[in-house]
Amino acid sequence: MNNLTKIRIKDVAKRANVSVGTVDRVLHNRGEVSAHTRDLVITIIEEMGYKPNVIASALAQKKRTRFALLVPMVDGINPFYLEYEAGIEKAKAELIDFGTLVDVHAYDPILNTFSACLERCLETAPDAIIASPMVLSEADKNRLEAFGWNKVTLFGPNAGHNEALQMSQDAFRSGYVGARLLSYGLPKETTVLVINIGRNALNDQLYQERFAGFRQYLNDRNITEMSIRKIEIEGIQEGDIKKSLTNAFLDYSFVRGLFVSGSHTGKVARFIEEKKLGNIRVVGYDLTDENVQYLRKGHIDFLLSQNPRVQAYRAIMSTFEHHMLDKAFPAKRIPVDIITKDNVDDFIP
Amino acid sequence: MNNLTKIRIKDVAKRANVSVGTVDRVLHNRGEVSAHTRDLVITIIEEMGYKPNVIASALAQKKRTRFALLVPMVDGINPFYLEYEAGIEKAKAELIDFGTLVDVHAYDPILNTFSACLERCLETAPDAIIASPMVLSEADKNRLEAFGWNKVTLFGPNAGHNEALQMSQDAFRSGYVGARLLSYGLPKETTVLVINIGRNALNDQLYQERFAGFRQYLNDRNITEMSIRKIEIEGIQEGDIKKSLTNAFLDYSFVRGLFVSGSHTGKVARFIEEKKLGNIRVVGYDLTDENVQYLRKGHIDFLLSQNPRVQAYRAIMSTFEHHMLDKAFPAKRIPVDIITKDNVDDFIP
DNA sequence: TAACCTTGCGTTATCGCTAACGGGATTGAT
DNA sequence: ATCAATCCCGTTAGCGATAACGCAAGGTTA
Repeated sequence: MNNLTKIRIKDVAKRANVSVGTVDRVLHNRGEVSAHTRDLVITIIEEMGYKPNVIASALAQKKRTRFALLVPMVDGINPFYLEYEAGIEKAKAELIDFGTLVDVHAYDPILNTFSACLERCLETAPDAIIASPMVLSEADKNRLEAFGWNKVTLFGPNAGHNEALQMSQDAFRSGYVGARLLSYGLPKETTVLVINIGRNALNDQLYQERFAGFRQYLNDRNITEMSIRKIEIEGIQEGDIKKSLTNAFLDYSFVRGLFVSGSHTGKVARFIEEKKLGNIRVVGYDLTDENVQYLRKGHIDFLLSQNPRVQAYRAIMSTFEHHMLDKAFPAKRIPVDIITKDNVDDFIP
Repeated sequence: MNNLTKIRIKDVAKRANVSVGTVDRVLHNRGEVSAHTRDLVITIIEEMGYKPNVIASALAQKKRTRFALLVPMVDGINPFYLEYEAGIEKAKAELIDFGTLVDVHAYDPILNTFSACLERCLETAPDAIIASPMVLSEADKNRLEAFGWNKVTLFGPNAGHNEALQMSQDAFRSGYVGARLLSYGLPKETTVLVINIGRNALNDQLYQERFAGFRQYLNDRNITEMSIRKIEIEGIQEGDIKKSLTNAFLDYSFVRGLFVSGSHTGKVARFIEEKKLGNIRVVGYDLTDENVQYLRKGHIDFLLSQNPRVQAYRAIMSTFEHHMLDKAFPAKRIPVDIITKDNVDDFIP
């Protein structure tokens, strides 16, 4: 049923009446082969359907390759990012035996030390850079350009530069999904409140795109009878949020749907719980502990997730496969996972 | 930042004043080692944090291992199963260089030739069996018992035997999610219709579990005001279905929510489209071409998916990692993916 | 023509681990 | 005491691919 043995480089060499060294030179364009034998070997490789043994290749590799990973890391402030860690460790463990090392460079997303971090990272002359930036300054872009966009992978919520390899979620589309979920559960002629917490330069673009998707859904459906109110809460402290929400609900007591465009959905849910505001649909983002807790309690209806663990893992592995195994970098983006109380267990580690 | 070199078996041997052969014997319990050196080597392995190089190990492996994969295969009848293929091919390609071969044994789920297939498969004396059965007869169970449950992985919608390794979706929970989605979008005091298409011994258990989950959700919420009607459609031909649905809607014209407990959701959606029945919520299963088409058109609101491609891939890879790399078999089940018109692109190949 | 370079290719040590092989030391049987 | 069996353990030839090394043939220069 199956052929028990794969074609080896030795088999190809024999058929072509050359040595394994020559075949290897052809395979890796290492030169020192005449055009004639080159063509001959290529023909035979295709004829025999030779596929390199990646295991043996990895073992024989003399040169280790090093990936530099730039990720935001903050303790406590935004638990979302800590989620990367498990995915990173998994990828590291799988790649170490392939001679590929992953150096983690952490930057502070609050103080926005990305640029400095990038500079330090570049000094180590990595073979590829895999980064989850908040924003890319022009200086950063120039540095990456000089490094070579083809050796740069961007991932995470704020990934975005067309010349680099990309692995991220479509923020616009996630907002679109959010609007569908919210409107699906609400009567017509209703008002929904979009809440943006922790607004600053770092995450503003992300929230804007999500909101744009949200609004687009309503436009596409000609839902003129459903109107949107929007509030921005600058701080992320419990007190700030409570105060802002209290004020908001004085004006918008009639609201039956909330769309929280960031990961602080749980804080809104807590407010709803404390104020005993019943019968309000809530759609938010990300599987933080707090969010999951309120999802379970029933104060959040849906969470949209981009599974950071999977995202980091895939970004690293896809980069590896692209650079080392000549595979195409996947065009697919990270799926918009829809999480409810019932299937949440399937998505947490 | 990172250690460039892993501890090798040679390093352990030197520290323990033994040869690599002895360390290898300890690592694989091949015996012929005195209790004393055994303990010594184990201690040093733990001290140094030695982790075998899986790449080198795979390359050196003399004995190829063979997995037998038993999957249902029908052309055209139930496109669901064809989905396995991509996942299977991906896993095969990744494992071939690890010296692990995957032989695919296809059985006919309609004629239920599983038992015969299993018997043929056992004659090839595989190292492990990975099967997606419809049902397991007692004879099948006895055969697998004799083969060794610890070498058996069951996956797919009808997986189920506690002693085997398991990779499947929780059917009950998916029904629960379905009920939540349906009730979320419907007013109270409404009637939902559960439609079961293609009922037979093969998929009956699956549908029952989904329905049980569906009903449980309503019970948990004390939704006495939402009532359930249920119809069973034996055939899966277009005509059968249309006739049954026409009859059903004579009785249940007031219904605003449909839960289709199997993969033939698209056929129901077509009926709705043709009869121009507006304002009906539809929740169903599986990303068949037909289903996706009607999801896109807006006649299906949600599809619950168990991503067969991923399921087959994971079943094979997890079995490999469990048997070959001594990793724990993942306890997590396949997530219940919630698919809408907007995020469906993220989930199709 | 001698001395040198270039081109094109074969040979081989190496990566870390596996497992077959063989041999020294100890024990038991006769 | 001799021989065989058993127990433990070291040695080593692979697995397939890589890349450094070396060398023959032909070409170039002085």
